[in-house]
Amino acid sequence: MQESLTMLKNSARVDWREARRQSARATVLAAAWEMVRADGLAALPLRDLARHAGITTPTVYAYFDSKNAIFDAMFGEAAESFADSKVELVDKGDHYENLAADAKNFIEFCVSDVARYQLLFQHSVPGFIPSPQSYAPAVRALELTREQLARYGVRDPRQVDVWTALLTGLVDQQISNDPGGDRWTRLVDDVVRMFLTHCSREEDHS
Amino acid sequence: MQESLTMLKNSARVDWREARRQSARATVLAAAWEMVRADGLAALPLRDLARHAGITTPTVYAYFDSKNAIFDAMFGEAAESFADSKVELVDKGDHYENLAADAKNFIEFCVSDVARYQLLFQHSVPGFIPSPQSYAPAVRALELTREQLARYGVRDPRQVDVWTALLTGLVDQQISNDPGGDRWTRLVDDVVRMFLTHCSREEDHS
DNA sequence: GTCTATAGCTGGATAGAC
DNA sequence: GTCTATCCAGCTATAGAC
Repeated sequence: MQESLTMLKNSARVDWREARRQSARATVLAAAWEMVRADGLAALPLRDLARHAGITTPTVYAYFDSKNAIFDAMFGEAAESFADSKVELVDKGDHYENLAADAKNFIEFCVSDVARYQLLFQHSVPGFIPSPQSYAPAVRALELTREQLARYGVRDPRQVDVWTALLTGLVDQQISNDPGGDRWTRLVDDVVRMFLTHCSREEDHS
Repeated sequence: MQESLTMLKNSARVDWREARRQSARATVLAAAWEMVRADGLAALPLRDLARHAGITTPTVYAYFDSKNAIFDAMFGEAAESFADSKVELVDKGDHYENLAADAKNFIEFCVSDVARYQLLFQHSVPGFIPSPQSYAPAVRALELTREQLARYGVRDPRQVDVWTALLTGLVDQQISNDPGGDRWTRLVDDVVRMFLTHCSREEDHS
């Protein structure tokens, strides 16, 4: 009896501390996202990050083992966001509408946060490799995409790859050559029509 | 008479020295390309570069004003190579063949040297902006591409943008998700057919 | 022009007091 | 857990002898 009460109190205190800890980690990560959004993924010195988060450099190490651990946590958050952006989509009735909505959703996800896109999809932090835990939601989201495409009539793995190439192509050109504009993203309806026509012709041939 | 002879000898000596200088610069640049091809654009410390080129760090500064000047010269070389890769193409008779050849040529140019691709098209060296002189051949090459597409029947600027998005999409997916493989590059014929069909339908509608 | 030596800076990470 | 102070490694760039 006494023992179980002690355990309860201990676990409650542990939970409370753990919550504080998670909250502090989240504060640091929020500051990190602000900085990379403003100045790019490369511009994230721990000193500046700590100052932005209202703490000092050693304190950062109370919450993260290393700088790579920070990138890993950011990758995890980005992957979670990506997965979340997928499940929100609702069936609109026909394949074109569904695919167009999916495409616009993906493009918006990417161009609205270039740093996040580069971290998640372009492996552009030198020497950083995401841990399996952080990578898992990204895999889940890609699997969701595959399933959605299948529901929308796209089942050939080659066509799935064409689809991802189409979308990332629009995104990359937009980001690289017209940042902040819509020169490429506005082509999405054209491109979706092009893709669907192509897929239906391929099906006829098989 | 004496004077003009002196001038001749002086200018000859100047030319000779200038040739030596250009040769030395080329040696450094060749070493730089080797290093970035092996370890990425970020991995180019001047110490290692100098050692690779068989000289010491201060000597590098005898040929280049700064590290950015080295990147600028590399950008210029990459842009020249890109322009050269364009003019080699010959007319094969029909639009599909010509476009497919153009596409394969571009894709091969990109995936055969990822570092060059990233430097030239992805602006991925933090803080580096190419000088107008280095940028000029890149502009020329893009203009060549536009003209070639026009000859092959693609004149709508929107379709030109779709074309560049298609190709960079294949390249980016290939580089990011299957480096060294051909999972996306092998889709090029499919994609060219898709694009051409789409363009001809758009024309019918106008 | 080429070297040795080093300045000057910035970065990640740690020691140790509190 | 949080700080002050500091270490140490790496980088670009320069000074000055030869």
